[in-house]
Amino acid sequence: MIAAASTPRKPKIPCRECRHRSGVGFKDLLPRQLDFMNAFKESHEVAWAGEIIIRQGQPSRLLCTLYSGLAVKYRTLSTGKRQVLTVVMPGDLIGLESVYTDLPSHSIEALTDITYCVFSPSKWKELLSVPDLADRVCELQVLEQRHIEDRFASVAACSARRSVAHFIIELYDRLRRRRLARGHSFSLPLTNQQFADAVGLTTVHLHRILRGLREDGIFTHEHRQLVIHDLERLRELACAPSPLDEIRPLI
Amino acid sequence: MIAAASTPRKPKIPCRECRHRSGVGFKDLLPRQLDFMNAFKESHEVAWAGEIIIRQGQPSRLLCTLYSGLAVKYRTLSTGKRQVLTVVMPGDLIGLESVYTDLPSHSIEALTDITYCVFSPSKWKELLSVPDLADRVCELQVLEQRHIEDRFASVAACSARRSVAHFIIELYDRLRRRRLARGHSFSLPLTNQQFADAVGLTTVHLHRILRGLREDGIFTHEHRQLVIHDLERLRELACAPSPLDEIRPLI
DNA sequence: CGTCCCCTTGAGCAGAATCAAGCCTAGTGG
DNA sequence: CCACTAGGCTTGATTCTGCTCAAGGGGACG
Repeated sequence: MIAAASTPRKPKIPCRECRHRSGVGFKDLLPRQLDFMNAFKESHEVAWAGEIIIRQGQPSRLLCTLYSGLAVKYRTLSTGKRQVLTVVMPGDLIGLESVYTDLPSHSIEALTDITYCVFSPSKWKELLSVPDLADRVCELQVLEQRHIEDRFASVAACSARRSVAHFIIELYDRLRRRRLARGHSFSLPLTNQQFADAVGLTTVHLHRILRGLREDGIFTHEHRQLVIHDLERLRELACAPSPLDEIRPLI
Repeated sequence: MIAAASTPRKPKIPCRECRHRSGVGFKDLLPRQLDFMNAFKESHEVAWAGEIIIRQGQPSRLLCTLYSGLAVKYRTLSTGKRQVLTVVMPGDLIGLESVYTDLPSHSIEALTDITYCVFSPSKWKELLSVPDLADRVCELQVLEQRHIEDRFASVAACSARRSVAHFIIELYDRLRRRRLARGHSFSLPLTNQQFADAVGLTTVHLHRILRGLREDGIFTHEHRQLVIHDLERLRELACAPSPLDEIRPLI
């Protein structure tokens, strides 16, 4: 991981770099929609692992789609505790809030080096006037909403072991759909602290839960790699049914 | 409360009954938008307290806006546990999921007798093509999203006492904005079981938390009425800052 | 080589769940 | 009109899950 402090020069990436991807789990766009999307795009940016691209409570106009890498979306409570709301993956829309409010309710921090496709918030209303594009946005938000409801239910109503299992299977399913998992393993560059903040546990207790799951041969998490050893038991442990999360629309 | 079993005849309510409300915390619609909304409307329905208008996992095409009364939106996990996701209030959109998927991921149960304004899911795409209406939908979803993220963070990262406080203050703020609170009290027709399912506790423990809050003179919940005795301390206890939840758009 | 950060482990404690029983109220039927 | 019943509220006793505190270990970086 490159420390943000060292700040190597960031490469200028031409905007056409950011293509709409076919065959990686996203709905295709019609030519007309693609044209508009390209006009709507402003630039393609890079952030290094550890950088915070949106800060909770600090004015931001950033509206973008993550193109590569992983990030976390989290909230800091007035008690000082953090809650990771979700792990942001390529294709996820970031900062839609900024179209409607000035102060973001959460922060976004890059987990790995990331690239993202920046849009103009002021053109958002134009985008919504393109046939079918508004519909895609709406569908995206419905899926997003269901996703966080899933997480909420799992953390609030299940044991620590179960909600950890749910968190992992949910990451696995989302990554696999984007062709970002190799077999039954994937890269998960979370510290134990971030992991714990995602499932509402302390690092100490999380560590014990993870050890238990490792000893039971369900999965292991070492060197930022997560390897699932017994997918069936993992799925059974996670209270949610296998999510048939459809092909996502991409903005 | 009238038992659903006795099934008194439901009154036929003319569709014009359902007007868009000014001055009760909703954004006004332009005449053109109002015209479309009226065309989009199909009927105005009634459900008695206890009725379930959407069942998780059972095909539903219901898309509506709650007009009067209260409902709960909840999910049943495969372990048998329930998680109340939110309390649905007048002006909230229900069943947008049905436009994009066949099987609802949650159930909606009426807490009181309710009336709701039914829309045609098949006309949804037309609605999104009306200038500004798509924008309103989008804003509504952004607010909705932030709301559940709030609840998630509060339940996952705070003590039981704190998340109960958060739940109450959040209900209070939302109801007050809709002019549904009288001074510092409001009607909250939840059983202890439903209340517990909302904050992820057992009824036994919730009861002890509520007793503590009552003895500390913060609020009381009796006869389906919630009375806040010390708003300042309640707000301070709930970890979230006073939510400056804007005026909501209404669909 | 030292420092810092994160992971790991143990011991003890507290918050929340479970189990079990009594009570109160509203609705039901004789 | 009153006894009966069921569901939900209240409470106590006990168990266990998860938190706090504290200390040791290991790797990356300066």
